[in-house]
Formats: sequence, structure tokens, C-alpha cells
Amino acid sequence: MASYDIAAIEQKWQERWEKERTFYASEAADAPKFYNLQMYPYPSGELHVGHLRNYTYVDVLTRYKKMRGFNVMSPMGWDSFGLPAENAAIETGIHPLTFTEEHIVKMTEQVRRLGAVYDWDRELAAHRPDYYRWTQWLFLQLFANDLAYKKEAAVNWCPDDQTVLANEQVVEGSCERCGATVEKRNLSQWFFAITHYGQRLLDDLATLDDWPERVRVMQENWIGRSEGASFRLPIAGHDDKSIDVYTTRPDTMFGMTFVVLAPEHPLVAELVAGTEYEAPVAEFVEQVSHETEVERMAAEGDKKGMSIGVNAINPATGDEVPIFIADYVLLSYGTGAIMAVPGQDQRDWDFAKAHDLRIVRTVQPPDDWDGEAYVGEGPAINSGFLDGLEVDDAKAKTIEWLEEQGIGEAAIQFRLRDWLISRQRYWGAPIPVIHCPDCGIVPVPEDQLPVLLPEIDDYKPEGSSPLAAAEDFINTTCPSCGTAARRDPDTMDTFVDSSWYYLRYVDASNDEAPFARDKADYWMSVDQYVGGVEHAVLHLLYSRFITKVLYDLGYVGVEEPFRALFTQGMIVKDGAKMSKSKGNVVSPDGYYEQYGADAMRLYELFIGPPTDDAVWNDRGVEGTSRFLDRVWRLGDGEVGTVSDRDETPADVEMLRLAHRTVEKVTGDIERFAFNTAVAALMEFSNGLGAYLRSEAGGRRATFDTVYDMLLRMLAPLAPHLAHELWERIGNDSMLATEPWPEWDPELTKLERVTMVVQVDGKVRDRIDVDASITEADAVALALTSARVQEYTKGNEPAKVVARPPKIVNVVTA
RNA sequence: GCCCGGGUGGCGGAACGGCAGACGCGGCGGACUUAAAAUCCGCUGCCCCUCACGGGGCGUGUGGGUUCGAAUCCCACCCCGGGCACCA
Repeated sequence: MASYDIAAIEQKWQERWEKERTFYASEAADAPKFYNLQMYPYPSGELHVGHLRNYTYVDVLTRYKKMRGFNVMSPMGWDSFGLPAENAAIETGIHPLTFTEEHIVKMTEQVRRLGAVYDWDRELAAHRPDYYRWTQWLFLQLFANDLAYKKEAAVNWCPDDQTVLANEQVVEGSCERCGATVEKRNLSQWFFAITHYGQRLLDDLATLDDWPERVRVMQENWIGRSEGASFRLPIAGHDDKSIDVYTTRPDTMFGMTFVVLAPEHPLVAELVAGTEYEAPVAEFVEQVSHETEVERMAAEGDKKGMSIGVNAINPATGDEVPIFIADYVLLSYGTGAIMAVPGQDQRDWDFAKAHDLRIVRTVQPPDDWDGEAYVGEGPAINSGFLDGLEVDDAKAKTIEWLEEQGIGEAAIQFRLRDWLISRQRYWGAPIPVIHCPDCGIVPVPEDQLPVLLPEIDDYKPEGSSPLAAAEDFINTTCPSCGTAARRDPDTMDTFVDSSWYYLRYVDASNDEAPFARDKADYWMSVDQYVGGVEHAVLHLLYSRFITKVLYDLGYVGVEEPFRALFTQGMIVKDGAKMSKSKGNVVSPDGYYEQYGADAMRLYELFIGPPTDDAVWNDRGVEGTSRFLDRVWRLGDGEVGTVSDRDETPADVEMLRLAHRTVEKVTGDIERFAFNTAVAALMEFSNGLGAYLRSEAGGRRATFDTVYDMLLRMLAPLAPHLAHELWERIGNDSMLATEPWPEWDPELTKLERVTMVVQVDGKVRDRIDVDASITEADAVALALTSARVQEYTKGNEPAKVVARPPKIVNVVTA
């Protein structure tokens, strides 16, 4: 138990930081800017120790960078639109607005309690009209530039949440939020044309060298660029029609023994019309359309399909090949049709086997090949003018040939789909368009924003947006022609809100524009972004896209929003991520009461490597609390003795330890190795304790110097205690605004070191030597070691490897 | 299937190719105390020899390799986590 009043100290300093506006940012500051940002949280009203890890990292960085002389901007806001508030409203009858605002108050309190400091002048919340007004403005910008469009398409439908979802929100066929199996429905929905930016989103990943490799790879996979060729296949007996196919393996064209269309492909119905295939094909299509994504994936290997009784012509061989429909070909990718080459594609192989179709190999497999489809490298065979060419050359030559024939060309495909942003839910930003029977889709004029979300009584989604039933809202007049018209009843995906909030922070109270260009120029890009890896694709990809759009439109001067990204791991308890539903949530409140915010913070930092998931240990906070108590006692003169004696080597050693610790902690914080930074400080304080308790005790001047350094280093990590101690030992200044300590390279060098002596790689002796020992002296010393001679048995060593002053290895054989 | 990470004491984890296990948790022993808490000190990878002082062997998922020297680099494999996936 601490002998000091933790609660009083915490309150005192939290009030002072706020009152003195210590951590508020200004564009006018005469220092380099540092935009420090954490992913703004959903106001769930309940912060657990897993969340606090993230808050602690960001706060440490804010405080550290400030001490390093940066003009730090660290804002806070709320991702406050979205389903939980609405679902709670349905259950409890509490209005989402009340629910949300109450949670924001509660969470603000919890965040302050940790001692986390933000520039609250910039606070924003997605659900407030002064914010979503500009989310709507953003929509209009995209609409005006043909990047937002409404289209009927087969979309993901979550039956539980009663709304559509973006592709990114479907994980293995299930709703990312609620886990329900997602269905496909043909609906008219709003999309953002993120595919227009596919290539740039991919290319610019290379510029993000302060992003985790993992995240870049995930985005790369998601964008899914592939190179190949597209070409047209003639259809026997239908000279007016052809099938467009896309392939990444044009070199295998001679091996195309059949063609497969997606069942929903528009050509299918045309080709079978009036034939005996019409009815069975219709039945097959009907059947497939009822399958969910999950069922379709579960059928992998089991290639379901049927012939449609029409042949296509392989342009390379001139042969007629049968056309099939099969559910393994997706209408949504490429052209919805493939040339099937069973010899080089396992799926085609499986299908060919199931339907007894011809297989022709066009790449020579290795001699020991005993597999089925061969997808590797090798010379072309059975391929006419391609024979003998390796895969890459054969691809190029085929494309050349397709172009000469005028039937095809090189082509690039992306897996990335346009971003579906409309939602049939209440608690979101209304889509600012009006549907006019005469003029069609008309954007709400900018000066009429925001389109306010109306108060309604029934939030329950019934397959269409609850707003559709709000007569006063939905009925309006066309801004263009004045006739009676209807507002769009849908709201925007909350990922639209979060795709630009970091730009609003730079000028959060602007009511003329979302933000001023000069402020964006000053603050952007975000220098350090911190958040969970679960947003690797969703939020981070959308934000990159929106920033690029705004760059193209001249609103910002940077193409990438987040210069450096840090993704922290989760905190795990009982083998699972902390969540209410798992019932394993650890609240910080008990720890705050018993040990205080600083001990909590230090354990959050110490718990493990910040990028990794970490297991919560109930005793951990006790450990860091013990450390803080020791620091307190050291400062309070309760440990050992201190006197004004003359300097001894022990004092110099103490000073050296302090300097080495500054070097270590600085480096560790810079590279986000907070766990080892805390460990180094513990070692330092252990050393300081031993020094004071030694027979000679501590020397006043030395102690004052090193304790000053200790407090400065603790200032970002355990700020309340560090500030209080700083004041207690007689400083007038606010520690937060003091400079970070420097280290003297002369003092971080070791003078005496333990040199390890090995014989044949095994440690046989340790000798205390001067750090500047020469190689010759090191070798000589090693060879005279009695322990070494024991092992060399007087024989001349075969070889001696010396790396003074660290190690000498005597090799006997 | 392809692409990333990662396997180190009882636990969380340290470790520029150079003393494996820093720091902390837990455990054991001791000091202080009437007692307890708190605090402080010592020990704490496994096995073996020794009354002891000491000393030896084995140890970073498994098997090979490179090197004077490998947790670290290379190859193969096993296991765990993550991403993509009937994507043509």
C-alpha cells in the first residue's frame, strides 16, 4: 500500500493539465508538428483493460513527443453512429441519442481517469449534426464526381441486422457484426466507386514504409490485382454473339476443352431460349440463386453444373467446345465466364472429371509429376505456335496473337468491389439525395445540409429503412423542379463517418467547411496512427480511398492519411478476447481504487510486446504498483542514506547506469517497445536503491541528478506520480513541459566489462577487463586462464577468435 | 492451396550471430514484527556429482546445415495464430 494519497494526486494533476491546457495544440506553435491519433472509439460506455492499452500507448506518445519538443495534436472523438445504440433502443426504449450522449459522458470520465490527455477543443462525434453535415457533404462530393452511384446488384444481406453490408463486412459468409449467415439479395443500393482507385490504393502501399508489413499485405490481398488477358469466344450457330472471358493464363488457351458461364450470366437465358435446355437450365439457376455464400463454399470440390447444349469455338485450335454453367464461376468476378483448361487448373480438372470432359495438358509437368492439374512452370506442349515456350513468354505471345486476331487484349482484374455504403437502419447519417419522379436522383443542395435525422418512434428494421415510414422526413419537394418528391430513406455505413474524421480534427469547429485547406496542410498526414489490426482492411482502406478522392478534388495536399501506423494487440483473458458476451471483461475500476491510474498504465505497458496479444494477469498491476512505491520512497528519502560526501567510483557507476537507461528507454519508446522501457526503468530504480543502501550511501549531487532523470523518464509513463514527485523535490515547473533527458555517449560506454572466455564454444571462464582491452591482451589473458588451460590440457590451441572486450573463443581442434 | 506472423523456465516475456532466461508474476528461505500486512535481503530452467565449497551434462517446437560460436542465418518438417481463397 502506498503511503501517499493516490486519488488526491491524480485528481490534482488531471485538473492542472486541463486547467493549464497543457496538451492543447495550436497551429501557431513554433515547433515541428506531431499529429498523434488513436482510432476513435465507439462509445460503448464501458472501457475495459483491453481498450486502455490502446489509450495508454497513445497518451505515452503524446507526452513523450511533447517533451521532445514537438507541437503535438492528440484529439479525441466518438464513432457514435451505428447499430448498438439502435439495438439498445429497440430493446429498452431509450432513444439512441440519449443512450449515445450518456455513454460519451461516461467514457470521457473513464479516459480522464487514466490520466490520458487530449485536445478536447477538437472533440467530435459522428452522430452530431455539426459533424454528419460534412459526412453528407462528402457524399455529395463523390456524387458530383461520379464516384457515388445507385445501382441494383446482388448484395450481401444480413437477416438479423436487417440491412445490407459491404463486402468487407462479410467474413466467411457471415455478418462481421452479428455472425448471422449473409444472404444474397438483388437490391438497388448506393455504392462508392473505390474500384476506380484500386491501382492507386495498391501502388501507394509501397510508400507506407511505417506501416506493418502485415497490414499492407492484407490490403494487397484484398485489392487482389491480377494480370492476364480477356478475349471473345465465338459461339457455334450464334454468329451475332460471343462470350467474353478473362484468364490469367492465356498461354494455356490450346488446352481449353470447355467453357463455363456463371449461372446468372445474361447470355445463358438467351442461348437456351426455345431449346430443350430452357427449363432445366432455369431450374438450375433458380436452385443456385438460393444458395448462400456459405453453402456455395461448402460445396468446394463438388463441381455442380450442366451443359446448355451450345458450343463455343476455341479460337486457338478452331475446335468446338461445349458450354456449361456451373456455380463455381461467379458473375461478380471478371466477365462471369471462363475458358476451362482442366490440364492447368484444378477446379476445371475436377469439373472435367465429374462431367467426363476432355483434358489436354499444355504445360509439360516435371517427370516425377503425379498430380492432377499442373499449375507450375514448364515448356508449352500441344500448343501449336507456343510449343517450347516457357509460361511467361507463352503468355506474352498469346496476348500478341489475340491482338493480331482482333479478338482480345491484355487485361487487369481486381478482386476489390465497389463499396456499398447504404444501410437500411436508423442510426446513421441520412443519404442527402432526393428522388424526384421527374428529375430522378437529385442531390440535396449544399446549403440545405445537414439533412437532419428525424426523431422517430419505431427503429425496428423491417427490411427497409425505418426512415421510410417517417412521413415528415421522407416527403419533400424536388430542389430542382419543385414537385413532390421523396428523400432517400437509407443512412450511410458508419465506415463513411470514420473515413474522414481525422481531417475534421484539424479544424473541428469550422462551420463553413469540413475543414480549412491550410489547417489540413499544416497537420496532415497523421504522424502516428494507433489502433487495432481488425481495421486493417475496412477502415484503413476506406480512409485511404477518401483521402485520395479529396486530394484529387483539391481539399487536401496529401494522398495518404496515415504516415505511420501502429497496430496493437488485444488483451486476452481465459483464452479469449475480452468481450461482454464472453463474460471475461476486466474493468479498470478496482485497480484504479487500489493501485491508481499510474500502476494501471505501467502494467498495460509492461504486459508484453505491444504488437502481440497479451494475457491479463490479475497480479500484474500489483507488481507495477510496487515499483512505483519504491520510486516514491526513493524520492522521499526513505531508502538508504544520502550525504554530501566526495565522489567515488560508485557514484560514477550510478551516473553511468542513469545515462544508459535514458539511452535504452528513449530507443524503446521510439520503437514502441514499451514493455522493455518499463523493465529498464525497474532495473534503474533497483540499482538506485542498492546504491543508496550501500555502506557509503548515496552522494547528494549524484542522487539529485539521476533522480531528476528518472522522473523525466517516468513523466509520460506514470505521469501523476512523476509530476507529484517532481514538485515535492522542489521544482516549480510543470514536468510535462520539461525536456526529455539527454544521455552522454561518453557515460553510456562501459568501463569495465565481463569478458567471456570459451573453449570450443563453451563458456569456461569470465574475466573482468577494461572495456578498451586490445585483441592481443584479450587473447593473452584468455590463454593464461587456469580454467582454460584445464580444458586445453596444455596443447597449443588450433585457433583463437577474439571479439574484445566481449568474448574470446579458444578452439582446440 | 497460397501469403504473412509465431513456438524460449511454473506463467507473461528479455536477448546487435557472442554469458540464454533481463524485468515482472508466482514459489521457497530469511530479516523486521508479540503477530500479521507492508517492506527489505537471498534463492528459484531441468538433470547429475558433492556434507559443503564447487563442478559437470542437457537445454530456445523437431531434424539437418552454415559458423570458432546459432534462440538468432539457411533447408526440410511439425504445431499455433492471422490474411486471401471455386477470384479464373
